[in-house]
Amino acid sequence: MRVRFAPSPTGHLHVGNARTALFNWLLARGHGGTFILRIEDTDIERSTLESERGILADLRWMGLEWDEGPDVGGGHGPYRQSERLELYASHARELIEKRHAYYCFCSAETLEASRKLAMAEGRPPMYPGTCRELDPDESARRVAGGERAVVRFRVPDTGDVMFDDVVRGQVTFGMDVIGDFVLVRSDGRPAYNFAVVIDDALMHVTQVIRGEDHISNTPRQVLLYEAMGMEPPAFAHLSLVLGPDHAPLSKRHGATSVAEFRAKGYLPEALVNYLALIGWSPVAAAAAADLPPDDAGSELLPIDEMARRFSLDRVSHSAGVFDEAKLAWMNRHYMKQAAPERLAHECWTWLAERGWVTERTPDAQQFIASLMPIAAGSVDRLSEVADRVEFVFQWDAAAAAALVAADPGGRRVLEAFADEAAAGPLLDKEAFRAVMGRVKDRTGVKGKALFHPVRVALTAAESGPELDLAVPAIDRAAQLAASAGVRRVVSCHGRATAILNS
RNA sequence: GUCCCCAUCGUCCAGCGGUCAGGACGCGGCCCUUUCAAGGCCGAGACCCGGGUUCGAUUCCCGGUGGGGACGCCA
Repeated sequence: MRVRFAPSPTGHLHVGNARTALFNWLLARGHGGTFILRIEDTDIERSTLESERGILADLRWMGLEWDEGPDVGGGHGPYRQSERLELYASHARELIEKRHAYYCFCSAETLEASRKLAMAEGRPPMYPGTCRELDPDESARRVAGGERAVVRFRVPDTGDVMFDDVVRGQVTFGMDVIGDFVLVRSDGRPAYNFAVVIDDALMHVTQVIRGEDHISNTPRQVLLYEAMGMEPPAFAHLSLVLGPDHAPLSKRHGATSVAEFRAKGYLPEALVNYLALIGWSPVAAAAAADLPPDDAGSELLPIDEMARRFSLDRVSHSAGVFDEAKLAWMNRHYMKQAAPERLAHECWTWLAERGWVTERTPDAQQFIASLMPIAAGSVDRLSEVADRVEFVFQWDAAAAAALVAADPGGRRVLEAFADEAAAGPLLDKEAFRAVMGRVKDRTGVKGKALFHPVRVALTAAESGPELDLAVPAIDRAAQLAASAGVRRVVSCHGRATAILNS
């Protein structure tokens, strides 16, 4: 089995394309096949080497290594279409000789006009066939004389083209809706439909897995295979990835590229796992494979396990909406799984942005890693870790106290806390818990509103005389906490959160 | 306009003639909790419409509607 992912380097790797790459990779890895990366850079106006590098980097970040490709080589290269021009030219010559293709001298303006007319008359806007019956020798002379021409494929006049789509079943197109399409542009570069066929054939690709937007190109390609006397590969068309409004996912929906999701702080395994779930169900695949039910029930799967379970006939027919909330949930899961050292590494840039860390010394890395358990698993993304650990680096006790002082509920909690705490020593966790329980009962306040004021008071206790407390309740609670010995256990970088916990 | 594809909770998937239509995310509630989260439990929430076929359709067929894609010297 040989599959390929063939992006054109005209921008960032879109998550929809990343999903296509992933499905190809999963199929290859699950079946001991070969995964090929081919760069479709025949559009010289838009292709850039920078995009190519970005796409390669994004694929590697996702963990999708390829066996053959522009940078790693392979036995069926080159792997950039711009380096295969001679191959296309020779096949084009052959098709012209066999009368499967012909030169067309029509101008872009003429063609545009006929397209418009066809639309207006309710006909499929396709090539009218103007140059179809030109004398081949005459055409050859005109081309030799320097006249600009494209090479068009001669589509049969009647009949149907059909192919068995692995995910959709049999698809049929009537010849009458397929116009004679361009194989070679007037500047000699191959057009998409021609280049893919030559490449897939020469690279011995056995299954072509690509986006649904290519489904109507497929009959043209099948025709080309037939004309060249070659066996077409199996085709599988994946439905598209949509935005929340059911329009194809685009910039106006927010992040769309792998690079953007990476920059937002998503872990690669989360993105990969999530993407696989749009249009594919590991649960059912597992059932089919007779796996233990509890194991089979989870959507959370490492990439290798997905590869093991992946199969094309379980791929959904309908388009899927990209749901960032679910991605975030998965990311949380993988952040909890990740080693603190790795998280520290991944979060570094965000912490550095705030000036909290500079050099990656072993000590600094170890310290940051020690902070990770506080944050990981309670935030959606790596970029949010900084906010989570902010108190370690900057905690304004006075500002916090002022905020609590302004809140009637907070003051009630502190009054109650001061009363209750005065009843006995507050030296251990159990005693503290008991006091907090009574405060909760007395005030009816719970959750964050209950603990935050107390936390502030404890911080005040730690801060000592340099914090001037204008609010009696806070002051009293703080003094009480200090005298009760709480201060002793208010330690570590955890100023507040880890109180009594350390 | 023409052709092609698609259609189960808000979203992603299960279902492949008889199910109390299942799970996950999200949402609501409760519990737990020394913040926020996380976690646990509970709950609300769907078969696009109309015809067939059948003893019986979410499931099969046809039509409609809706959504998407394609009709380039872009891929």
